[in-house]
Amino acid sequence: MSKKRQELIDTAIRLFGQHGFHATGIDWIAEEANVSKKTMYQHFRSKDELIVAALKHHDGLFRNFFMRAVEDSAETPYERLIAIFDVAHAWFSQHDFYGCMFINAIGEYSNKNTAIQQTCIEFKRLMSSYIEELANLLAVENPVELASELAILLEGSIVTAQVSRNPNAASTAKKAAKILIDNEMK
Amino acid sequence: MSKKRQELIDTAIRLFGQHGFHATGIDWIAEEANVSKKTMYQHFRSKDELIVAALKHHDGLFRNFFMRAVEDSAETPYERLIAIFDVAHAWFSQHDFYGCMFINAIGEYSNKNTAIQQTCIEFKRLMSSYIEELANLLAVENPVELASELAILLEGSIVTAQVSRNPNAASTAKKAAKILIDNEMK
DNA sequence: CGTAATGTAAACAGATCTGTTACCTTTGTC
DNA sequence: GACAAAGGTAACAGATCTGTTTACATTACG
Repeated sequence: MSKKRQELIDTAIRLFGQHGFHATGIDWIAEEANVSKKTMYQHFRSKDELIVAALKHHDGLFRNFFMRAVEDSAETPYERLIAIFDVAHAWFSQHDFYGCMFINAIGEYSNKNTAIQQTCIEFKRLMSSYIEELANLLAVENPVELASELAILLEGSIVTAQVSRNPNAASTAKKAAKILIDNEMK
Repeated sequence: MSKKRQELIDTAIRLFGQHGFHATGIDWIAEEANVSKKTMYQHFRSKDELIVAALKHHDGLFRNFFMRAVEDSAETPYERLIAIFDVAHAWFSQHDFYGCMFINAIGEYSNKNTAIQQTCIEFKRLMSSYIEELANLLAVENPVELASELAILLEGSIVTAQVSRNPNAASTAKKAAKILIDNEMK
């Protein structure tokens, strides 16, 4: 990938995350990325295309960070499912945490079946799949159900941490997750 | 409250919910509400003021709907805590469900300590308080903790239903809630 | 009926948005 | 050094945004 393109996407992710999508103008992104508008429109034909590119790039980066952190934190599937919420806590504690970019995007582009929306849905699907894979390795009756519950806990902790500006939503969700997993394994 | 003002707020809630805040223009709201822009600016000095008024009004309406529905669905605190997720299911099933307006607002106005943000935080605080009140009536050791967990489940189900366009996130959250409550009561 | 309040319609100001273009500078390569 | 490709600057077009103002119509009520 070209360096300019990379810089544009990185800047877009940062500004979209901080200020939202509609509130972040093209000119602003180009300026912060030290790229002229002309060059920018050679890489992305429209703002929507840039948004989709930024979301997809962030998707890759984020899931890589998240899964790697989970796998570095614990060995067994059981411990890893719980470690998800430790990783979430670390995420929420970052100074530039403004909630989940994909949730925020869905909030701004909720009405139409756009590529933006599809990208967000796909991200959530992939995250759920990851949790499901871990749950499948447990000796439980209904791993899919358990995974759905844990995914909901994760989403809830993200939003709660975002609204309350308190990363401890992850700790609360972790306790709940433990109970749900243990209950299913008993 | 004046009829014009009422019409403006109702329209604002509808359009902001469907299309987001930045994407919904003043002119559009005035037109849909059949109110001239001049009159509109006599009621609200700025768009932000209208947003806050709409959020506060929706806060009142929504919590009233929600709590009443919960109380109509069940008698005991135990049953009511679980009924929360039945009410959520009904909410998610509405044809005009576009997620939680306050979560969406936080996503668009995440950077500053505005009145908009304060209104959203206050809404979430009041919803949590309600859950906490119900949990306090249970014979459990740590009702506050349980309430936090249930609140996270509720938030998670809202976002999941919004993204997946599937109200069944509420059913999943309900199962998880039962387990958490029963586990705390055993 | 007459008056005052209230509302509408529509233009306007000024800013900002996305996207394009004309002109000039830089840069890499032979 | 010559030349072509690429990028920067800055203006522009056209739309849309918030907010104001002017001129006219409607309504309420003594």
